[in-house]
Amino acid sequence: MAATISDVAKCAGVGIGTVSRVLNGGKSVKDDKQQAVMRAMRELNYKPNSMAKRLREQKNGVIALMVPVVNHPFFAQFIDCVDQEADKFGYSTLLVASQQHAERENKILDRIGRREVDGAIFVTHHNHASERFDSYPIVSVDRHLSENVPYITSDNYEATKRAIEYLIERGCKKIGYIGTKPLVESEVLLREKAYRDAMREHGMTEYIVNEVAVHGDETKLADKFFESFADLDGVFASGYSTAQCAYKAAVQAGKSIPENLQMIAYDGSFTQWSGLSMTCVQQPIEQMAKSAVKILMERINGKTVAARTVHESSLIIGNTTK
Amino acid sequence: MAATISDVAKCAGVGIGTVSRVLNGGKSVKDDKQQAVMRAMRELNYKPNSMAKRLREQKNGVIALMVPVVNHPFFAQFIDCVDQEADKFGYSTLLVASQQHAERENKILDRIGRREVDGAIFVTHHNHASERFDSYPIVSVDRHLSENVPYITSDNYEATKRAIEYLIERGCKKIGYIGTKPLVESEVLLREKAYRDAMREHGMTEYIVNEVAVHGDETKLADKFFESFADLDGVFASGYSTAQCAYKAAVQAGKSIPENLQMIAYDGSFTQWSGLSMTCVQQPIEQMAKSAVKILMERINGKTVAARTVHESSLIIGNTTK
DNA sequence: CTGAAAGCGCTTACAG
DNA sequence: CTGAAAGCGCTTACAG
Repeated sequence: MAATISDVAKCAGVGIGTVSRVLNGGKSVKDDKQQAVMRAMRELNYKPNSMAKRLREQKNGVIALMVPVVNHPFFAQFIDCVDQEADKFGYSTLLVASQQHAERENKILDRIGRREVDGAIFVTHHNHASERFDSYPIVSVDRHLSENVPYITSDNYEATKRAIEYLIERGCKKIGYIGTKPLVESEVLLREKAYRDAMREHGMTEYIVNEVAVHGDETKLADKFFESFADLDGVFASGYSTAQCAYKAAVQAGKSIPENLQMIAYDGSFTQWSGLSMTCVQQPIEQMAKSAVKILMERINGKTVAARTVHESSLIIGNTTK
Repeated sequence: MAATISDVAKCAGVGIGTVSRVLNGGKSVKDDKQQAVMRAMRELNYKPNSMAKRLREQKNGVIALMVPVVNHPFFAQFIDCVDQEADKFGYSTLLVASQQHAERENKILDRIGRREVDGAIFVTHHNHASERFDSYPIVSVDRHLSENVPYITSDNYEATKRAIEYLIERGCKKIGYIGTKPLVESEVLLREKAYRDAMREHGMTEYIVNEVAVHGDETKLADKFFESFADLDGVFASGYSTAQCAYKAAVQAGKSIPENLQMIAYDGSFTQWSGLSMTCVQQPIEQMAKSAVKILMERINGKTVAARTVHESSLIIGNTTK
């Protein structure tokens, strides 16, 4: 049986209040009592029970982080950053990988309701009734979930625009766009818009394959893309697996990159795990994670926060452009 | 202010015991009271407070999962599997990415001591005083941490042996071994031993570069490897980043793979994220995760468990062997 | 079947 | 400075 605070009090010959005071420091406790308590704690190998502390203080010191999946370059990196950042605030991270199941996403709302966690960061590709979020401290990534849920995102529109402009600078005349449409309204949709705008501004024709994502279908999409538009000299690929499939499909279709075909991928987080060194838009993952945690902390502490926070992506030049 | 169980009891005109009974089901409650309670719960939008429940039941329903880092193909996949498996047992996963810092690893032992989590799965590359583990429900991966800590691993020795034999079958006469030595005693060391044994058994010479891992140094190691042993026709690379660096270095050194040089990598989990399709030993990540969770659950429930559990790896044939 | 009470292990006013 | 007491919100014997 683990020692409790009253065991310590008894052993040290003081009241439990005094033990609590030395435990939490700062409070004034006479030196001799202090010593006695410390000795007793050591002797009994006392560890404060955080279940009791939490109930008393109505606070867990835990946030939930919900992602669709861990085994994905963007999310994996995001998780690392969030965990490190939360730790700085004295919070732990409860991980929930929904594996794209809406039920698992809903369960986490219950968890907040039951006070298992103090707040949550949501990265979701599902729709949820927005009222469900309203009473809880939640921060979202790339998605506007409800009026009351602040969100963090990157400059999808501007970054895509810059990437397309870069392709044009490098001599591309016929640029295609391949992507998988998110199932839900999301900032990611701005990427296609930026492409369209760029094409219009330069008087260039649009070549788009952008369909609703069914995980694993990217290969087929990519094949279709290069069949439909055989003579492209530039490609913008939105998203990591799309980019990878597009790259393979292009090579297989006999294109030589970057000589005949230049390619830029949005989300370069995967290049570190792969052998490829693609020219890509790199999302500011660490900054997004830091903002998400910081803003969540503010929400937990009842402050009002910015509804939308945008961080700037950067264009990394690899060897898939001239 | 959130409604509590006594608010519900009052509103429904019953005792709190009765509310608790309908809450937890199974118990016999007369139908009219049942209805009244349910109505009251809905009316007050009641959510049971899990802090109180946990304190009362002395159980969190949370396990900690400690890994060196999330953003790594093996760990990312392992995390996904553990999380899903824990969920089946009604447990949540508290993630702790130590980022290789011993202090963060120690903090988690404190957490268990303070009863923040009910148990933990440890994937660590640090040494810890083994007594520290003895009082807690802990399961380790690939490491023997203490007499009282069961561990899960894969058949490092046999799988490496099979891989080397395969290289020999495919005609390799001069096979090298490149790896990064773990900082601590670990099952991973068996890979080098298997290589050495295979070489001896076949009367072949050993060509080994296996140094202590400093993250990021793999590139230098790989260059050194191919400088020292220029005319190898087979390579066994232990570990994901080693394999990747070795592959790049080989290509850069003008080798054509698999024509002049065949290569097998231990830990094929990264091939999905990379464009490469390497011949590799694939660790049974999902099974390891399942066993880890299952055994941890048994330990939490006070059962005695096997000290060592081994799962079998498989050799995946890619295009880096003939 | 059901209500009143005890107790999980803390923290924090409240007296002294 | 310090001890005794109340209370955080539950669950579970215990009577009835």
